[in-house]
Amino acid sequence: MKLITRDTDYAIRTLCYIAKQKQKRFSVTELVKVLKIPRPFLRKIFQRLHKEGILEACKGKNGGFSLSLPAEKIFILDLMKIFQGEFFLNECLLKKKTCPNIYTCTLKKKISDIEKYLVAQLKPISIASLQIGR
Amino acid sequence: MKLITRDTDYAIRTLCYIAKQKQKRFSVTELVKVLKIPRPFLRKIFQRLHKEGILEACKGKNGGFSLSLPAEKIFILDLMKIFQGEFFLNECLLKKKTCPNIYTCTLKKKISDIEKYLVAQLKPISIASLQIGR
DNA sequence: GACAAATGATACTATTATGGTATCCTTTTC
DNA sequence: GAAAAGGATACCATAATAGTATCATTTGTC
Repeated sequence: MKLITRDTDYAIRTLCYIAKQKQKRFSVTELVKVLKIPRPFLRKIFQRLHKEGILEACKGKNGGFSLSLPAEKIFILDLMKIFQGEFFLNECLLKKKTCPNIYTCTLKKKISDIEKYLVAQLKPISIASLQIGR
Repeated sequence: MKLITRDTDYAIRTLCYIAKQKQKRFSVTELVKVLKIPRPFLRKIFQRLHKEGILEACKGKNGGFSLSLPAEKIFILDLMKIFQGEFFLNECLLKKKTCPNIYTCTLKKKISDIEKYLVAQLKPISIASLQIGR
């Protein structure tokens, strides 16, 4: 089971890289060389991050992307939300109104608790916080 | 993200049901009627549970399945292992020896910790423990 | 012994999510 | 006006998930 999918992972890595540099604006072409990510895929990811207000975009020659927010305010939970949807471990109640799963509702409760813990753990992690220790 | 897939879920539900009854042996046909699970799918699931030593099987007329173990000793983590493989949240190190993901190793560490917590939480949950409170 | 009702083995199929590619258009700078 | 950027959008490949289908074998009952 993957907690973090490839697109989220690429996003995190790339944003971390940008945050670390002095240079502000980067073209996808530049980033792809350094980070070994398939170019069309990173383009797609960046277009999404732009739409979601995480990145600022400049079109035209010498254009590129820069962070819209300080690295302290970009949280990986937000990135996960963007690429993976709202985070939850439990699918039970979303599908049917009456859960046929009486026997395992104890379990569902447990899973909810785990989910809350997990979100609480992930919540404070920002792009900036991942820089520490390098 | 699903912590528990459909087959694991069906297995849990069915084993809980069996554990609750006085009757010991159940045919798939019987169970399917009560639990509204697609018959061929439950058959597949039960064949697997038999192979894995969770269920005892009797062929022939009036045959069926019964628990090989007391409900206290059937743990959902084992069922998850059977249908979903070994539990982990992190895929990083499994693929390549040198992780290109220097920036996010802090994150990988966090995820490992979460994984440990999660396993610790799930570990004590048995089929018997899910009966409580009914 | 024949038949029915059960599991055993195994192969196939459908749907969805993931991880990408490809193409054409528009904008900007030189 | 050409080159180099992003914008929009549609397409494709693979794998996982969720099931179906079929034939063979076993066993109890008449």
